[in-house]
Amino acid sequence: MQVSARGEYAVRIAVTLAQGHPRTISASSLAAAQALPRKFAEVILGDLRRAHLVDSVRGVEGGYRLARSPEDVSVGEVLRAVDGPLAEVRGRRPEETSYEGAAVNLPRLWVAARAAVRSVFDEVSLAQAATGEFPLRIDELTAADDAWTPR
Amino acid sequence: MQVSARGEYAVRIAVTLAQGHPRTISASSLAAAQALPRKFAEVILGDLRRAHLVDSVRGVEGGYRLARSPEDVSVGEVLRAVDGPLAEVRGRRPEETSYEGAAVNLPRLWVAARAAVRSVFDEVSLAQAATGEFPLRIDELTAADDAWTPR
DNA sequence: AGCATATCCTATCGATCAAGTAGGATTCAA
DNA sequence: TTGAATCCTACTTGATCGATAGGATATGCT
Repeated sequence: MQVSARGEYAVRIAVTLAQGHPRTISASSLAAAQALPRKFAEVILGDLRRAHLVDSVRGVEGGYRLARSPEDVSVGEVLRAVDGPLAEVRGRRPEETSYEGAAVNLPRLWVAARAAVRSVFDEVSLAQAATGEFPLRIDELTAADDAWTPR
Repeated sequence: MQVSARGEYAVRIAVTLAQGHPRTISASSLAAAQALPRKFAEVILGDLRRAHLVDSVRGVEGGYRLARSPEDVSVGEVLRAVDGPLAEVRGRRPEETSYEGAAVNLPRLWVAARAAVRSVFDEVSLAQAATGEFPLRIDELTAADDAWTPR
């Protein structure tokens, strides 16, 4: 589950927009607030706009705002807008995989993995991510002591 | 959660080894059984050997076999051996991330996502993947009707 | 009208990595 | 000694990632 720089930046931007909602915020302000390269932030905001996750206003006093209310936009949507699908196996969707021999059962495993990822990113809204009041499921996942240790 | 070609190939190879355990199988046979490029399969088997997941035997009648019994090797170990850590955010481990402002809570989200991925790949053994008798948790994840539909 | 401040569009760039190939050296059993 | 196998080093090719450059276009204010 690699989250790219684009993905990370996009979520940080989106969460900042959520916190300021419904004010519009300029790309420069967003970039400054999260310490990101301004031009790169513009590119990412373009992606979010084309995915209809944010609206933009041009000109002086212009900027970006969430197209929907922060409780209504999931982190998963933001990630999909800038990187593609949440889960892929060798560039294919999990349910499109198919194997012979000992590997025949792997598609079920890939689908399960995707479902697990969705159960986090699609169940957390930008509002929750901004306030830190996550769903119970998330608290349970992070509660296990080894959740915070690398493997 | 992008599984690379290396990752996919590695799991297919590992599952094939699991099915034949404890016989040793040559790289050519493995490649043929799963329709993979032979040379590339060799590279991957080298990774698995260096991670002590498989043992190798040189010479005629040589080949590869699992270093431990198939019930004792998880899919997660195989994936880590060929791609790196199961979850990374902009090239960093989830618990190493840190943000200012509206994004302060994101590390918990990344850790939760990693925990979710682990709960699939680290809880499924090669034996289970080969037989298709997955843990209950996996069946539950794949049971939801929308688990098999793209988003 | 003119200016400052924005978004927005197109193009480019360097570095890195992924996937796969090539060729041969080495090992081992029969 | 021969054949089949692992193993090692190197290379190629293409794509992608992260980022930057420069300017065209829109908007509000004075």
